[in-house]
Amino acid sequence: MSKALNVIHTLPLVAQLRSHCSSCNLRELCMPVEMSNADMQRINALTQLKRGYARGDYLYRSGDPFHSLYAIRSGSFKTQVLHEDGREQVTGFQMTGEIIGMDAISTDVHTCDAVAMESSEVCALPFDQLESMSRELPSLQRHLHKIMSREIVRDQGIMLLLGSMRAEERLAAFLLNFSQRLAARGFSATQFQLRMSRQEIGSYLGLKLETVSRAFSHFQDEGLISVKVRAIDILDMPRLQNLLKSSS
Amino acid sequence: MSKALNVIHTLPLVAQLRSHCSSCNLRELCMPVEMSNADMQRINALTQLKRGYARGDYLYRSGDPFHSLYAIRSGSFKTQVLHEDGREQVTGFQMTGEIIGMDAISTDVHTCDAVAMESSEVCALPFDQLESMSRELPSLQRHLHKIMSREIVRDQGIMLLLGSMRAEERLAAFLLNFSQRLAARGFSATQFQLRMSRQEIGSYLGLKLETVSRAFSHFQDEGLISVKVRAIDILDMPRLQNLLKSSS
DNA sequence: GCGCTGCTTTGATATATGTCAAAATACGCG
DNA sequence: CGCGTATTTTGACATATATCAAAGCAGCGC
Repeated sequence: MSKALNVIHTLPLVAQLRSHCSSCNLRELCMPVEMSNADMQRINALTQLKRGYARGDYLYRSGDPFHSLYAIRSGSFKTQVLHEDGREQVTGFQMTGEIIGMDAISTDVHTCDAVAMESSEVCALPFDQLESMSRELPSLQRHLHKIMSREIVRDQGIMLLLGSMRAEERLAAFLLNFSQRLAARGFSATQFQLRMSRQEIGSYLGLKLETVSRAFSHFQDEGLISVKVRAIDILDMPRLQNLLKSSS
Repeated sequence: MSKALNVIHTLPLVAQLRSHCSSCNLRELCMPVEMSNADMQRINALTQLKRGYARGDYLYRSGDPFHSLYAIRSGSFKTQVLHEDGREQVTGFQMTGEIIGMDAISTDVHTCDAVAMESSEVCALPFDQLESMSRELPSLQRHLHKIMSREIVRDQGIMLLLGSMRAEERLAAFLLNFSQRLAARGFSATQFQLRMSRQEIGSYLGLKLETVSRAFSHFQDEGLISVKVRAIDILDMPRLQNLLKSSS
């Protein structure tokens, strides 16, 4: 029961994700496989509302009324909470197959912003329909609950990171989590392109951008990774993982 | 839309809580009021499983199999995540009327420990029964979703706190949140007894116990609060709130 | 292809918080 | 009630990270 590793292993929101999501189809995206085709079709009817976003576009903003959850079909988003004084706290980076918007269920108002980090597509899942269908389809109901619970576990992992890890441990956790989620989608676990700035990574990890940059440089000096600005190559995965396990 | 204040305002897990919870009755505890008595009785049937815990007892541990959510009937608990190296991260302090255990839904295994902070009673709510009943009672279903979402929003608030607040801002947020939740339960918002050690507060806030102690002392020197070890008296609520709003 | 503009890196220095240690205080148990 | 143990407070000092500043790069539009 490695708890530090939990930061990594619990983050993928949609574990059952198939590697390719070529159609706007919830079976592909995030739904349980053990479901009849008839039921599946009903669920797919939900997914008609497909929308595209360009880099920097808001999917929703804090204060917006709540109607739908969103399944990310392609691309990626960040979610952030804004202070009144302008400081931002990034609460997550979401990628294809993940579901966002669950914060808004509690008050029927979104409590954070979701911003596209590149050209992206989502399926809007009207929540009242999701609720009424999940009354009839226990496996959908169960899945919905699991997705919400997974978000709670993910958040616990981030609290652990923010509350008790040092800068380089945080960055290692971030990189390993990113790597693992890419691998789950069929991409390389060792070579990838970050879509977020040092500043955004810093906000997510509770660090200043200079600290993030220095930690990247240090990892490179140590031969753990190769960094060319946003192009990352993980050279020594085991040693990177060790940074987390045996934290001083 | 004050975001720093969100840390305070969104934390009470069960906003509809009535001030006194004298019987093991979910209507009192956390359920929506607009429900027929017949339905209410069915829900109450769930709540037969009442159990008592002494200070230090575990309600569940990380790794335990999942059966039930728990409604806290009296007393209070902390939830914590343990690192393999022995460090602990407290993820929350829960009081009467709050529901815990939702982390376990995602994998059917608990991912944190819940420990009683004083003599406490809980009602176990078997989750499969909760699910099947919420298929028949839309208002129960809606309520369950709201409770899970509220936990997600609470966690976002803690991320904000851990990621971008300084030590005294964190302690102010903690005290104000505690005060508000006590007030919602009919207790004094200004005078109360903390049930947790400096070390536990520190773990929750991502600080060392000495830092917590110094922040308490400093607040006292400033005339914001009076501190007699665990007995707190908030003397200047507005100025304490200001610490949060106008963070440097 | 050149120049802007914004992002990233790196250095020098400041500061908040952590660490270590000891004394003071509170608390539980016999 | 008093002793022993755990918690809290406080001090002196160490250090990780933030801050401020400048230079180097990268990407984009013209």
